[in-house]
Amino acid sequence: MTDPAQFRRTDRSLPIALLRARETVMGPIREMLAQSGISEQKWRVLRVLDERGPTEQKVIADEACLLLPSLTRMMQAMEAEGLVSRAASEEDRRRTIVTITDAGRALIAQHAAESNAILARLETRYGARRLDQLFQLLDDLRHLDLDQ
Amino acid sequence: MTDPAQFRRTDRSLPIALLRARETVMGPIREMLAQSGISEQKWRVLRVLDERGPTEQKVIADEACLLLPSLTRMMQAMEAEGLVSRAASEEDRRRTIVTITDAGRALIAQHAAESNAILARLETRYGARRLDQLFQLLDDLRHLDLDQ
DNA sequence: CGATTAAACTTAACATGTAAACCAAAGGGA
DNA sequence: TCCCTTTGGTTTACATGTTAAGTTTAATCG
Repeated sequence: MTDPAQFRRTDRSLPIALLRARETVMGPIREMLAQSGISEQKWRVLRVLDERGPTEQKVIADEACLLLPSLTRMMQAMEAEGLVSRAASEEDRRRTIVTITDAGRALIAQHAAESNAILARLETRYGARRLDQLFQLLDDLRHLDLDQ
Repeated sequence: MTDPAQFRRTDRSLPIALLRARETVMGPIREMLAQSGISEQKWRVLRVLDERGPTEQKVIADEACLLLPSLTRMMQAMEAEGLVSRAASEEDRRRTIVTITDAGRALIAQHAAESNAILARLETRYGARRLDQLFQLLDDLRHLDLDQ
């Protein structure tokens, strides 16, 4: 076995801890969405579009934490499913503007109550104050640049 | 647009915040491992095996936060690459015991220094105390059950 | 002891993650 | 105006995530 002291505590732990925490939060959400045959990722995209209105794909990718190739595929699928519509931008012909449809909004409305119930349990059991702390710590971590 | 008030603050934010924080930490690690043509997931598996010695796949999956189908494929690839060896357990013929090879240990040793450098920057810039807080908060979150 | 259930994988099928190559439109500088 | 670079998207290829179904071996129950 390699000398255990050669690695720092955070090496293996932090990425795993983030994955596990994510699983706790998203597990119940995924179960809920599975009833509508929609993925966690598509749900994120719909939520972004609902909040922001018509949005170009680059911005959707940033907001929903997706890479453009993944988004491209999902957009094609979601357009076929009637959840969104797409059109080239007039000002900049490179950009594609995506808009949520009524069907997309209906899907969101359909799950709003249960989504809130799940997250209400989170706030109650975890505590609003600790949730604030966690958000702050995660946001600070995000803005680090560890490349050099 | 759907009434923004219909959703709680945490709904869209928390999963994204976890994804982004993960990206900050794993981005540099992924770049490093890409030089050896190894994925973040295989790195996690090697680290688990190096720490624990010969381990059954179920335990590896739990420790490395992977599902068994993913692990099965990776094990077949990693065995072919000569990073691990596998054998059926004597006591329980259902179990497969995986052992890291010298080549696997060599790969770990090869990246130990840079891995530590990246994570030393994390501890320095983020702060050991905040890192402790973050670990604690993530671990508490992990143990919630939001299903009911 | 036999039948049933559970556990540890494995396989298959499809969606998403990821990197690299490509394309067309926009910007910038000589 | 003509490069040249950048940007937003797409495509391709392969790895991994995820669910469901199947297989073999253990454990449990009657």
